Amino acid sequence: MATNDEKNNLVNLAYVALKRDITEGVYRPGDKLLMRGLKERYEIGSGPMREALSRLVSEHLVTAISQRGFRVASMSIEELTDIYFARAHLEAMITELAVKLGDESWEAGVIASTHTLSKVTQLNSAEDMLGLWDARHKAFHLAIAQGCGSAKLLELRLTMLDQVERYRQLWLRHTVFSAEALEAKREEHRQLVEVLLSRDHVKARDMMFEHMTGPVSIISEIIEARGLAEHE
Amino acid sequence: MATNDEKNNLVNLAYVALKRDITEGVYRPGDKLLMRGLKERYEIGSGPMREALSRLVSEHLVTAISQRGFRVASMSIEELTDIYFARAHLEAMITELAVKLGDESWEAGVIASTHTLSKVTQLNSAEDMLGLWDARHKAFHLAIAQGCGSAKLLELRLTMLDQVERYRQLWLRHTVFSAEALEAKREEHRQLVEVLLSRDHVKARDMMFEHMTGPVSIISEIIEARGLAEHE
DNA sequence: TTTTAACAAAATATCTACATTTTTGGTTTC
DNA sequence: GAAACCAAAAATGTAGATATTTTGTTAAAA
Repeated sequence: MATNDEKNNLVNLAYVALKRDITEGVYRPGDKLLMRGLKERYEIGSGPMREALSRLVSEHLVTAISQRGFRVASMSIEELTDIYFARAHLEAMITELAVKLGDESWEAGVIASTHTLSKVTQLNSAEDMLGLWDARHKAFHLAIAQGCGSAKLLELRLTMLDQVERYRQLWLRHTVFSAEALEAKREEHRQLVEVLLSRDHVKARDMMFEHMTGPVSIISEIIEARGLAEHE
Repeated sequence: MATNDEKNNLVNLAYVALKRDITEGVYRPGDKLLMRGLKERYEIGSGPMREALSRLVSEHLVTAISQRGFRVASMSIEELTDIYFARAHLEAMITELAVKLGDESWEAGVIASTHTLSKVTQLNSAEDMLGLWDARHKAFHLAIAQGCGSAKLLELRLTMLDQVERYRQLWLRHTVFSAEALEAKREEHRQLVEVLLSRDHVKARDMMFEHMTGPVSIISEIIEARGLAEHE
C-alpha cells in the first residue's frame, strides 16, 4: 500500500487542485466555472466535480446559483476589510486565551517556531523563499494559537484563514520581496513573543489585533491598482 | 412561478430534509448513513445525495471516510464542552463589539425582539410553544449580535450555532417545559438587556459569556442519562 | 477447542455515460 | 424598440458499470 493515508478519491484530488488553482489565480474572481472545462482539466465526471465545487462553496471560495452553475467568488475591498476585521478579533481573542492558559510546552512551541521562522534566508529561487517563509509564518501563528486549548476555536481560525487566503497572498509577495517590510515583520514578531511570554494578556490581545489588521491598507492598494475587485 | 425564490433543486431539498432528520434524532449520532436507504427516503440518485451529504460534512454534522461512506457525527461530552466554550467566547466578543458599535436601530431591534420573546405563552400544543419560543429566542440573540456590524462575524456565529444545534435541542426541551427554568431565563435576558443598553461593554461581555455556558451542565447530564455519547 | 488465515460472496461506495431540464443568446415578428 | 420564439449551451439528474470494503465460511495452525 502506497502513501495514501486517508482520502484519495477523485473528488479530493479535484478539490485540492481547483482550490490551488483559485488561490493561485488560474481562475480569477468572478470567472464562470464551466463544467465542460473543469471536467477536462481535472479529468473527472460531472458528479464528483460538482461535489468538489460544493465543498469550495461551503468555504466561500466559489459561489453557486441553482441552475446557473458556479463562479469563482468575487473579491472586494468591503470583503477584505470585513474579513480582516473579523479575523483580527478572533485571533486576538484566541491569543488572549493562549496567554492565559498556555503551559510550558506552549511556550516551547512558540519559541521554537519563532526561531525556525527567523532562519529563513535567501534560497535558490525567490519563489522557494516565498513558500518557505509563508509556511513557517503560518506555523508560528499556529503555535501561538494552539495555547488556547480549544479545538473548535482553532477550527474557526482555520476557516477564516482559508477565506482570507486569496487576499493574504497579495500581501505575502509584497512583504517577503521587500527586505524592509520583512525586517519590520520580524521586529513585530519579536515584540509579540516578548509580550506573550510576559503573560500580559491584555497587551498581547491588543498587539495581535494590530498585527492582524496591518496588511489591510497594503492589500487594498494592490487590489485597486490591479482592478481585482468586483469586475462586472 | 411559485414561491421558489432561490435554490430549489433536489440537492437542496435532500440537504434540508436530512439536516432536519439528524438534528431531530431520526438518525442518531454514529449511525451509518447507507446510500441505499437515503436514496429511497429522499427519492434522489446517489450523485445529488452525495452532494447533500458533502455539505453536512462541512458543517460537521456528518463525517465521511473515503470508500467507507458517511455516518452521523458522534456526540460527546468533550465536544459539548469545547463547542460551548468556543461559542461562548465568540458570542461574548460579538456582544462586546455590539455594545461598543451598535446604533439606535440596533437598540430598537433588541428591545423589540425582547418584547416579542416575552409574549410567548402556552399555545395549542406544547410542541408549537417549543418551536415558537426557540425561534424568538434565536431572533433575540441575533438582534443583539447584529450590532457588531461584521457580516463575517455573524457568519462565524451561524457556523457555531449549526454545530451546536443537536446539543442545544436537548437543553431546549428541558428549559421550555419547565416554568421555573423558563422564568430564570426570562430574568437573565432582562438583566442582559439592561446591561446592553447601559453600554457597559465589559459587563455585557462577561454576562453573555455566563449566559452561554449555563446550559452545559444540564446538557451534560441529559447526554449521560440517555447514553447518547460515543456509543461504541 | 480456539485462534488465525485465506478466500469468496455480498454489500456498499464511487464513478462514468448519457438523458432530461433549464438557461442563454440570437433572430424574428409585431 | 420590445416581446416572442427557437436553437445551442449548460446544468442537473438517473441508471448502471466498476472498484472497494465488509462479512461469512472454511481450513490450517496453535
